Amino acid sequence: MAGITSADVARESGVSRTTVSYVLTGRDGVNISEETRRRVRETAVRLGYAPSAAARALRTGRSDLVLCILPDWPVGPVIETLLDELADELSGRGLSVLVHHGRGARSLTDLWRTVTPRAVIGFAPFADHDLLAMRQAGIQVLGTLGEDDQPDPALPSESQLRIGGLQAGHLGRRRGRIGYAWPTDSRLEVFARDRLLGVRRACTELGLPEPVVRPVGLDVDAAAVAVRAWRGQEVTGVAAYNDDVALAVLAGLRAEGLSCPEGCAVIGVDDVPAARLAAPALTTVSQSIEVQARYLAALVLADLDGAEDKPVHPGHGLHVVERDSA
Amino acid sequence: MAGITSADVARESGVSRTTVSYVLTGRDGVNISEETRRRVRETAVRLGYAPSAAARALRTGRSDLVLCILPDWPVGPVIETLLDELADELSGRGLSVLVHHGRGARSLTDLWRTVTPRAVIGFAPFADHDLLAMRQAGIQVLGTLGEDDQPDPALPSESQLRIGGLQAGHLGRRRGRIGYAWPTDSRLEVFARDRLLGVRRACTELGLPEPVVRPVGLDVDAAAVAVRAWRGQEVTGVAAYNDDVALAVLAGLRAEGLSCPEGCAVIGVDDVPAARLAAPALTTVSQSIEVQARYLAALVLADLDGAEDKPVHPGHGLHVVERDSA
DNA sequence: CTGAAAGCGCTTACAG
DNA sequence: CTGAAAGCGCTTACAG
Repeated sequence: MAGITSADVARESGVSRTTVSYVLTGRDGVNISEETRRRVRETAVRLGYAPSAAARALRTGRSDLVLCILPDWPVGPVIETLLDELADELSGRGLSVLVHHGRGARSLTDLWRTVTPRAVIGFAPFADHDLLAMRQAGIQVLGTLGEDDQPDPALPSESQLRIGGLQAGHLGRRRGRIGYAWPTDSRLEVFARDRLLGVRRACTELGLPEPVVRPVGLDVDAAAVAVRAWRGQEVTGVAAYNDDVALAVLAGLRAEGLSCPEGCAVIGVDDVPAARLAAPALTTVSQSIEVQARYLAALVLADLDGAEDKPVHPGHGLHVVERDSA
Repeated sequence: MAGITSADVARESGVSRTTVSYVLTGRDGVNISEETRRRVRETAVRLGYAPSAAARALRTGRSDLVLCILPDWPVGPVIETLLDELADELSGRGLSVLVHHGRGARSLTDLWRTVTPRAVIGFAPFADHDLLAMRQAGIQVLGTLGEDDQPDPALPSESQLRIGGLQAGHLGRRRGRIGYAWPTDSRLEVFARDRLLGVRRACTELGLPEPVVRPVGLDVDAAAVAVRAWRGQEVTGVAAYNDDVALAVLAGLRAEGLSCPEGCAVIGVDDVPAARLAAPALTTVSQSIEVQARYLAALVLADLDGAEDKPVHPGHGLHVVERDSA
């Protein structure tokens, strides 16, 4: 045990634990001489005192942790960047971001009870009872799915729809039939469904035929199979679930000797680093992450400060990054 | 507050809190009738009781959390997979993995004091005082840099050297001059240094000339500049810091109209999903993540069980994945 | 301006 | 076989 407690600091600086606590937690209401404050702080530093957060959490029922719950699926560089930015924004206010990779049998309930976080940010929808329990425990619960803190999971997500819509809109300028490259990882289905729905709706609006959906695994052979199928149905442009899938489609196109974008255009989602380096450079839908991160941080901090007004939602921040593939 | 405490469970099932604790923490020494155990457990479930880990941590000085400290740099899909696997392995034993993205001003000391984890796994070296303090607090501290729990940061890492060695060895079969594609993100320098050193040593051993080092940013133009320089010095193969950089080199090659591997071979590190989809498919050094994850999990669990013998290190698990680019 | 005391919810010797 | 009690380290009314 490091074993330095507030009692040690108190004894060493000749004051009571009360005073130590007041000085160190920075309570303004109490009048403590500047001299005493200085001495206490100096002693704390000298002894290497760090308050036991377990005790503090037990006492106050709250910690300085923000818990991010990642879903079961591979998150990729976009979410990773978002987490980094978020940690950056919040650390300035003494909050630490902790990330839980959603896999593993342990229940969410166990986890948040263990961590007693100040806020929980979900990257996939929570079960109703978890949501309720956390709210009851005074934990701020946020979602990252866009418009609402915790949208109805049965309803399609507005941002996901819009992603699909942007893809189809961009491809639709060529007026041909659109293909959809569906991810083979079943954990992505919930998002793929909404994105595809967005594509569908845009096709209808634009007077284009129904999109041709094909599963595309992340290897050349699987992609080549899909490409052959699309070719047979005169598809002129493919919207891919994300950039990884789009890269596979590009590889499939090459394997089948089809040019891109002339033979078949391709558009992805995410703008991962590899996108601009692909052959041809991948056109994609990007989700300005910094804005989203700042918004999330602002939500957490607003609650922390007991602010009246919530920060204004910055919008989806979605836009097409036009390169060579579409 | 959810507010269900062990006292509630005790009252509701007509026993003392002691008994509740014994039953729920599964102490074998004490004789409690099967009937009582059953009733306590059933009541706990019915009330939705989850023990306050803050209290438990305060009392025992220990939690069921394993804290992973990521470094300041972008970790990428390999580490992400490692974390997922690790969480999987450990969750079976009631341990939760929490990841801290190393950015942010908050000190590591604050963090581990807050979380009181059972073990801390560092993905970059710890400062000496942090290491000492954690060990003193009875926290198991592990590194992921390979051979040693916490190797001397001044010494080159054995695995990093070996990565470079494998790259050079593979490229060296063509007997030409080797180029090294150095990452522009300065946070990666500590690893890049050791990998390059591995390349250097292998070149010397193989009787090849000194490698030609060039920084390569993650865009076509930056890569093209490097490619022109290499071409001027008759480089026949390039070892890239990782797959992302290798993808950039590939793009630079295309931009300069050089064929690959004929004009110039390229080898990366990591085997990210995009590697097999590149044009040409990227040859790379892979680090068999599952093995590494299982080993880490085994280390944590061995300590948990107070096992005498440490699990056997599985070796670096490094190997060249040969595709078309080298 | 400062201190004595209660209590957060648990675990665990200890006493029946 | 089970319970009363102490104590982990903190914060915070409350009393001087």
